[in-house]
Amino acid sequence: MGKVITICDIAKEAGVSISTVSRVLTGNARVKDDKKQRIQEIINKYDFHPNQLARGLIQTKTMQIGIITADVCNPYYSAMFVSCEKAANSLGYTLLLSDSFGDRRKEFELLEKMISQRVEAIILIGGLVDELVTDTEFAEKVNLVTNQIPVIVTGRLDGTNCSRVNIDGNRAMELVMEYLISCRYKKIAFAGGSPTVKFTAELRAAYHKLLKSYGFSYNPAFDVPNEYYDENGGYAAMTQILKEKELPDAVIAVNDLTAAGVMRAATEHHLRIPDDIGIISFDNTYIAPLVTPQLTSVGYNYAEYGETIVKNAVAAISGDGVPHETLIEPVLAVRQSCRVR
Amino acid sequence: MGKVITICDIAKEAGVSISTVSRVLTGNARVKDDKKQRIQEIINKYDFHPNQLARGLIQTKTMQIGIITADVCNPYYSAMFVSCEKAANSLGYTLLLSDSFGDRRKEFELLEKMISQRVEAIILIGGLVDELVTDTEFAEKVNLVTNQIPVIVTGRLDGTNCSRVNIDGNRAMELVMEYLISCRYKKIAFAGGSPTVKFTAELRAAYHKLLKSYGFSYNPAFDVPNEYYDENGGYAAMTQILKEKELPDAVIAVNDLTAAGVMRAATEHHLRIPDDIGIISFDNTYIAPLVTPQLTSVGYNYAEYGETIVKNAVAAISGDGVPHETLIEPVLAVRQSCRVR
DNA sequence: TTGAAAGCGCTAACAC
DNA sequence: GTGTTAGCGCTTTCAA
Repeated sequence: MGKVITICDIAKEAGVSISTVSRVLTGNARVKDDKKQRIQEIINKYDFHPNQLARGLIQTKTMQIGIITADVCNPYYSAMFVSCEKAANSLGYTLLLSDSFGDRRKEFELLEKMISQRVEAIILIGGLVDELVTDTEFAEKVNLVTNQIPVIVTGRLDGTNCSRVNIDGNRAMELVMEYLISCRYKKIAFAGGSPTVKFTAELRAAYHKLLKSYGFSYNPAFDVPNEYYDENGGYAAMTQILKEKELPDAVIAVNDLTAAGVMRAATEHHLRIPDDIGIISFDNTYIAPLVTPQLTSVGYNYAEYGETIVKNAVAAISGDGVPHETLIEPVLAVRQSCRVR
Repeated sequence: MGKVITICDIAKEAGVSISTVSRVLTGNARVKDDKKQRIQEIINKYDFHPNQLARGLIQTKTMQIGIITADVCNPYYSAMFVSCEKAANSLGYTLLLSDSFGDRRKEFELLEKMISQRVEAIILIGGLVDELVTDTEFAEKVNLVTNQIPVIVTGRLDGTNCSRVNIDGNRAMELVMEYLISCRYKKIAFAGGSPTVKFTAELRAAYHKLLKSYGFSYNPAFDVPNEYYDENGGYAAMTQILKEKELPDAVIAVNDLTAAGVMRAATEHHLRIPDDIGIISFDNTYIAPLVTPQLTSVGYNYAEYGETIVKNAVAAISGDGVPHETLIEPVLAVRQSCRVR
């Protein structure tokens, strides 16, 4: 590899001091035009870009925000990351992404690593923040972090004062139930999701509440959790439901991947979707239109979601007040997995 | 935000010099046990982590590798990113991800940004490196970069001496054709993909060659490119094919997303998969088992793929020789979208 | 408008 | 084993 050039090399070649070069780099002070131009030419010639490490060291402004997700392979997380990335970029920030892969230890480590990399804020999406019962050790760790930089979370994190941005789970379930009922479904099951996950628990609670308020009886056999939020989890949950003598006429899946598994199990059981059974789910990721029939799903405005998170992060960096919790409105995307009303 | 503590604060509180603290931080020299312990306690108490910017500034070892992909929302890219991330982490490196979103300008900018962030190598996956005809301006830019740090690419980049890691496209198409023929398919179409993309061009060339070698005639109406590698692209390509009087009995889709679109078009045309028409595709991403029927697809060992890329990057960082091009063996994943042989 | 110099937080010689 | 000191590459006073 060739020698890495520095501001000194540029200064030497231009016959000026490094401060002058620095001035044209930052644009923070006036430099005589001819000098400026000469310097700029040399900069271009070498394709020189100032060392951000050195800059960050002085300014304590790295313009980097860390983001920790569970697994970007999951379409929900990749959608979240990309929307945050776009929002961050438009504000001049760069995102530093790491996956925790559901590894508790790794979440702790990543926090430390990001702190030492001097990101200016950390965004936590998925993982320990999703837990219904906060991991107190993790909350303590996060408190240590918030001592230095702001932390924005989705989910919750009791015992910390992180700013939170969340989906209105109650409203999401309302949209689902309203829609199913308008399609004349009467025996509505709920498949997948872990009772230890806050958002899922919120959905389940709303499911129970709405069932009651619509005058339907609650059938525990139609309410099947599953810890895996993927196709297999959905398949397993639905297989369980299909053992019943009396089957539901609609299934709410905890997310799109789960719905895909539910659909497979239903199809293998020779149920036609949506005539024999309606399927609906949450997240409206890009896989919803991929399955057959295309999946009706309650989603969110991801662009707005990411933007809100990043805006809160940047506001917190600037020391501005940030809402303790912001709720994102869910939106129903109607496709073909429920019968026409 | 509370004051960010430094090695000086730790040294002061421990009543030692900063070098002693540095020594326990790095572990590069012996420190008397009792002192070491006292220092460690203070470090823990404040949850202190040394500023990596300062470290990187001295050592020119940031332990960061940049990776530029087209769009992590795409399952192929997210799979690649995650496998690279795992490989990098296990070697002590952190990955710095940015998406170019198919924006040429952005690719140039990201290169510069990563250089200035002092990543030790850059991995390019998707985007301009995928072009059949290399963007010479981009190649020049990359040459400027390789002057400073190694660049590893998938695809190609003529006019540079970047190390390349690629899938053996010819072999991938061989696997597909062999399999289709073993399933007694005779009229084989190829749907989707842009002629300007190197890997796609490679697949198409192999498709033509193999058609001939199997004694099939080439029907241009069965060979329909589409610039969008998504469901819509597949749907459009298949719709085109379905206008013919004589239909194919099998369709090779350029990737899984395209296959999903092909499947939808086929189903809407009342063709049963796999009895009336077999579908097969490339990449074997996690969406292949999601669609109905589950998609037979030629994939790659992503773990190996990412590992090879990262290993080459790290070897190049260390100044070791790195193979100019490494080919990854494709693997057929048989599911239900082709009839049983 | 410019240059000299201090210093961001840390590591690594170099002395002791 | 430990402290002192010189930088890493840059920005930013402070003088001139």
